Amino acid sequence: MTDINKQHPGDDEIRQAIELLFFAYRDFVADPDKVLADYESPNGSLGRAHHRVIHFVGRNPGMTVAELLSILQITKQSLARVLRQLIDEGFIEQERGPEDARQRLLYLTAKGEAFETALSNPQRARFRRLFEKAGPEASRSFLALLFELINEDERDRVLSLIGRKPHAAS
Amino acid sequence: MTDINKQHPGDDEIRQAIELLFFAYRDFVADPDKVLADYESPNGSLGRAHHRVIHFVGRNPGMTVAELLSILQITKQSLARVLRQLIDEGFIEQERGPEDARQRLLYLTAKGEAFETALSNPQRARFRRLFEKAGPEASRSFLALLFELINEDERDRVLSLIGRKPHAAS
DNA sequence: TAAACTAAGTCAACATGACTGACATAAATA
DNA sequence: TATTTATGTCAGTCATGTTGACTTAGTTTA
Repeated sequence: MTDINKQHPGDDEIRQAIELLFFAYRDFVADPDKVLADYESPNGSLGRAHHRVIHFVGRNPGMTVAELLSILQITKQSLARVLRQLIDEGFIEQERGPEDARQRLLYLTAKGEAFETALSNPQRARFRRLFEKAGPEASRSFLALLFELINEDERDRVLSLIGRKPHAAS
Repeated sequence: MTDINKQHPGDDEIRQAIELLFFAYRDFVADPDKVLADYESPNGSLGRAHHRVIHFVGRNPGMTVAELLSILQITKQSLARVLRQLIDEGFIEQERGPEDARQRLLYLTAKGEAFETALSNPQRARFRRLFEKAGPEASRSFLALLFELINEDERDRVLSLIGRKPHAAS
């Protein structure tokens, strides 16, 4: 396909992988950044931090604040400002935990869902093009390797978050 | 909510890809972050920005400031602070351009090389383990797909960056 | 050669999103 | 009842990005 995959995996591939991951991630997050920059909110603008919160709350409706913190791996003080903005502007709503009333279960509002869609559309389109071009086998292999790139002690938690095992036999 | 109905074939993989890329990148950059946090410098601490500069100067010895800016896609004012620190602490040295004396060609010092190695060691180890486990075919496929993830109009430039051995004037 | 352009550096002000530490409140639990 | 837990908040700091204006030195061009 390109001349980056001519050689066998070695030090050169490893170096290329490090750089390709940097560039791929840079372009991957630049897409929603544009959407965020276009949105003008009354209480200040929205950034990547808001996107991440909207994404994970959308994927895990009813999740607690503590769960969100452990996914994002940031402090609660960092999350607080972002979450407050999203609640104040009606993207996210909180509900008292039915079993444990200390908990605040997080949900996207309809407005939040719509914004999530707008944010993830370009990212979905990017992967859709990629997977169509690469074919199912290479695509599944890609997911499996991305998964193996994650810290070993985090993989179980990630698995339960994203759903079915990415390297499952088909 | 995770493994109920797929809307279209591939949508589930696309969503997983988005989340896996987030987690993989998060853990991937956390490795050098620890090394950076351990280093105590006199003129303030070092962060990811310093790592990126050290990485690309190490990969492209003799590159100009303008070239570095176009790779990092940040403003020169942002780069200035980071670069000044790295020069003041002896990680990077500048040389007058032999053809164009306005240019400042950037090189890692021995100290800079050593630090680059320390920073990239955990990342290299992560990919080495990955590629050994996945095998050559899946590894090459992984690199090719990472490459395809990059913006189309950036690929030529990235290719010339990651593919070339020494830095050559274009 | 003088004027214009270019590469790099600098000063100032500001925004975002992280951080630490301390403390408050309400609810669950030992 | 006493303690622990889940969440929220106040205050300050740091790292890293931004814009805009300006300087200096060296190259190019009219």
